[in-house]
Amino acid sequence: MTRETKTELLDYAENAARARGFDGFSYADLAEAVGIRKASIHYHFPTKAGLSAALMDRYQETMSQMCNAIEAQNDRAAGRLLGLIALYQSALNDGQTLCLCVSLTISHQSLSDEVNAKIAAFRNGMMDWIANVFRLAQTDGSIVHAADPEQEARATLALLEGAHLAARAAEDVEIFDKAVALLKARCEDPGLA
Amino acid sequence: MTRETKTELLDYAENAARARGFDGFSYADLAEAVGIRKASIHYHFPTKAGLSAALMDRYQETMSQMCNAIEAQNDRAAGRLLGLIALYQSALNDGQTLCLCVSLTISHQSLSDEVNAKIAAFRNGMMDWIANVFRLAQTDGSIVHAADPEQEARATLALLEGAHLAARAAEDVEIFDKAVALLKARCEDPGLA
DNA sequence: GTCTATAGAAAGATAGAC
DNA sequence: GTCTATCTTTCTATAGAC
Repeated sequence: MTRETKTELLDYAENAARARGFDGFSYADLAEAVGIRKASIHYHFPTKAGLSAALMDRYQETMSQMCNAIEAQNDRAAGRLLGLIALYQSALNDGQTLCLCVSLTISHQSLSDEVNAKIAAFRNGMMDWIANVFRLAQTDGSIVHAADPEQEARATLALLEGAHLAARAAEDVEIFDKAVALLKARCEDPGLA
Repeated sequence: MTRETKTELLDYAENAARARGFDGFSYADLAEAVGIRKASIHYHFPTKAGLSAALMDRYQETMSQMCNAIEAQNDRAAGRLLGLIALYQSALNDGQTLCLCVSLTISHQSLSDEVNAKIAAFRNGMMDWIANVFRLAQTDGSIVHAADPEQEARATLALLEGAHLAARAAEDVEIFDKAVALLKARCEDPGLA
């Protein structure tokens, strides 16, 4: 049952970090949510810094799997980009939670170098993935006005994270949809045109 | 001299909030930075919630004036958009500080309704301003592929804030420049073409 | 306006029993 | 693995002297 407690702790901690920031939740909050005493949490995660590292590791892996699934389900660049946009939209949880990476970036100065490196690696991984989508677009022509893949990737990731912030501030997913509307419009996938 | 102490407090608090988040600095930090005892800060700002409101008020006004100056110095839409991009770039302070609005959004759940309203108002004001730029672009043709002004405005603001995050995470302004490169490229202002 | 002194709560963390 | 008990530090905030 240890595994399960640890997973519950990670689940709650991730949600809390994404909803309120890394300084916005405490071991006391976790303890109450999971139903054990706060001292017991230190058995699973001796320090909060260690917890943040575990959080990023799991988040990185989950998102990576999601991206793989999107690739497997979509042959064309437009479909893949739309899939990524949908993934970020669902990560908003109705405007209540940000991408973990966005949330932790605010606490950059108080996080360990190790965790900051994980955050940087996450963004780099996402950028590589998006850049590949735009490389494919240059071949299949499914995204209009597709420019330099690396520049498109950096702009796309920034747009997605910025749209997250705007939607979180308004507690309204629709704000996200509006912010990414033009990007989605480029994915109309003329296909047989 | 009261005014000056109060201003010093606001200056340090703004920088701290933008660098480390609203939960990332304390009255003790401010006291040390400004050179008074932390109890004295409560004379100027009885509560930290009140301080956050004052911070947003001043930030809103400053940014508003900056935007007015950009308008006054640029007749064409492309010039105004480039001016705004430059404003956000300089707000990064070499990758050390975010837009206050971005930083506070993370603490959304623990902020007062009043402050959250100010944050929302700030974003709405920026969006209106950007939408006007794109409306002008429809007339003067200085921004290429200019689509619906409101959609462009929402996307532009999200891109700028997202680019801030990426640059902050890397502590490198150049990351900001790369993320907004495609947007800037749309402002080449063919002018007499 | 700024100080000393202090309250009261909450934070992350540890020791040792079970 | 989880508990009770406790430590130490830090936090926002207040009272009252100067």
